[in-house]
Amino acid sequence: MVVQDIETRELRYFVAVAEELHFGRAAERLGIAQPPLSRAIRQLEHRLGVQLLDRDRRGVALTEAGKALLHEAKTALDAIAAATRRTQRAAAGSRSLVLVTKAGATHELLEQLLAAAEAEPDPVDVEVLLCEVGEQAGLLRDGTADVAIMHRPYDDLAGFDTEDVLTEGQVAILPRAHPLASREKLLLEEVQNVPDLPIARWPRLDGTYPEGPGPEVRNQAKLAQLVALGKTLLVIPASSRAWQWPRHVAVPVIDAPDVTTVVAWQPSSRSRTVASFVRKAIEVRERLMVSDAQDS
Amino acid sequence: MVVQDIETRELRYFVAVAEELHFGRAAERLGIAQPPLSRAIRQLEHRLGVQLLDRDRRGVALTEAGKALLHEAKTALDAIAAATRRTQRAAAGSRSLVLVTKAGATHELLEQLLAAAEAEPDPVDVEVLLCEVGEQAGLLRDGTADVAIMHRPYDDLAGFDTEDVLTEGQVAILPRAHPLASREKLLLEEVQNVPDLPIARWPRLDGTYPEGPGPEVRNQAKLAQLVALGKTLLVIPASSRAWQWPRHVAVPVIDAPDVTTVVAWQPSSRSRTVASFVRKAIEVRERLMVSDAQDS
DNA sequence: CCAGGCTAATACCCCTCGGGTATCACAGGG
DNA sequence: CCCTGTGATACCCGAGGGGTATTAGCCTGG
Repeated sequence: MVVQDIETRELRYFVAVAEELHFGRAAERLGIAQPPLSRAIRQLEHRLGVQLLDRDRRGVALTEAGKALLHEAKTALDAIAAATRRTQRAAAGSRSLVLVTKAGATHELLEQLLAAAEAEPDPVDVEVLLCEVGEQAGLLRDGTADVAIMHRPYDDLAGFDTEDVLTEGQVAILPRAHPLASREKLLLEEVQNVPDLPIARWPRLDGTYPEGPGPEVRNQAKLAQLVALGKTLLVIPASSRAWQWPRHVAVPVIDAPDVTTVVAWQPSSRSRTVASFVRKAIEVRERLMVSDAQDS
Repeated sequence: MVVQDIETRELRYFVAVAEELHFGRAAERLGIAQPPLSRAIRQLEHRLGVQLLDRDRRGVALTEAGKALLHEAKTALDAIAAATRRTQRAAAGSRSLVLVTKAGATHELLEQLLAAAEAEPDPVDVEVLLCEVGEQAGLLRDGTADVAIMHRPYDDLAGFDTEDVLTEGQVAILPRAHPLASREKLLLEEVQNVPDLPIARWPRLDGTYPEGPGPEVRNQAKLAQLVALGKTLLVIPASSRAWQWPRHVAVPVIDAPDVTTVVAWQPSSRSRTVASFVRKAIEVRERLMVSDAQDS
């Protein structure tokens, strides 16, 4: 069977249908009419020799193969988007770099990295892109960003090359007046079930929220507000104290897993600019380790 | 600028031209005529707003942006090929797995892995694919294979998830009658410049060979023949002795870098089959480590 | 139990655009 | 100076992608 390549148009169409599970809505989202979409998907199925959708007269469901394709198609489309972005960037010839990080996190470290990049004899122009939690991977994959600052073990680093920059313990952020605020140190267990300060719930990859008493949050700004209002409790890497609020206290949570801040990039990247930025990041790490040693 | 996605057809066309650096030959390779190809590339350049090729009246050269796109396009096309392959595999519903490894390498280890996979209550049907050195990464990326057995530091593991299975020293393979064959151990330096047994040269990624006195080899079979004829000298992981020949001797090269055999897979893989195979591989590693400890 | 409203599939038409042939424009080399 | 080999143009054709109108099932509600 000579399977000629799938066209990206077909992948876009399939992704739309697979995500909407509804031909009409998918067609609307794609800006085309429903019948051509139905036809395109049928053709795709026929070409692959695989049934992708179970069409119940009332709606549509993905088969196992369909689930597989949905996943593969997304990464393929990301790769294509990355191709255009990187090509255009290369054409601009810029010694410039897009760095993506979570809004609000890693303030001091970021400053140091940027300063180091500035200090180069041939300075790299670093554009900083702030995004919601969990979006970094996608932006890196689709070429919007060249490097990301991410956190192990929280972020999904699969498929990226990474370089550790900083490992640190975590602290709980509490209202100054809270009973736990006077403690020297805390345990995870103590922090997890504070009745009046339930831990906030972040959305999963599919957008739904886990069960629990805590408020639902989607970004750091909302979270910061909730913390400031004394509505929730927060366990974050020690260095993120940078966005602390005067009315709150940071108490080390000694058995919380260490968080490692890493710079991540696409392994397929051949950009010299990325390479030199990573080298700078390693220098910053060395510097941090030295000053750590002096502290203790 | 609303840049609609590039179609895979355009990527294929561009890759052909970029690799051939000649519109006529590229068109022939694609099975189309030259004029439509010229037009397609022009459209692509226009759409991206980027000049990809420098057309000299006598031939074609890649611009910087063109080089970038060539690289990106290849990975994107691999991703698309992977999408169809994995979808079809998923549709077949098979608890089967394609494992790719270099012909001739890792004989014993592979046997153990396969035996372990067989021994499962719900056995995984592992299809073994043997390929030339350096091809594994591509086959893994384009979805032909699900897992690969590769060797650090020799193979390019960028972009894959890996699990170490076995670390070992390297030995030199010598004709029994050779002066060095009687030695207890050797140093890299001694091995590197043996006038009558120059080390074989492998092709680089672009297909050219490095300079040197040794014979050019492209695959293990050819190499095996050369070794058997006493034409070249070989430094390989100790366990690869499995393909030793009676007339040859293996002498440890004590300062050669350790070689680690790893199983590698696409981090985007969500296949339960791959996951369970990797788990099996880890079990095999444990077993090997125990028997190592008993040996010493 | 039937009507009405969803859904995806079919039928059919249009016209864009991908591909083919013929030819041109131009640089180098004999 | 002409010939050769290169990519670009001009022009035509037809497949196929997209639109509208309609149909065919299935579920729900009265």
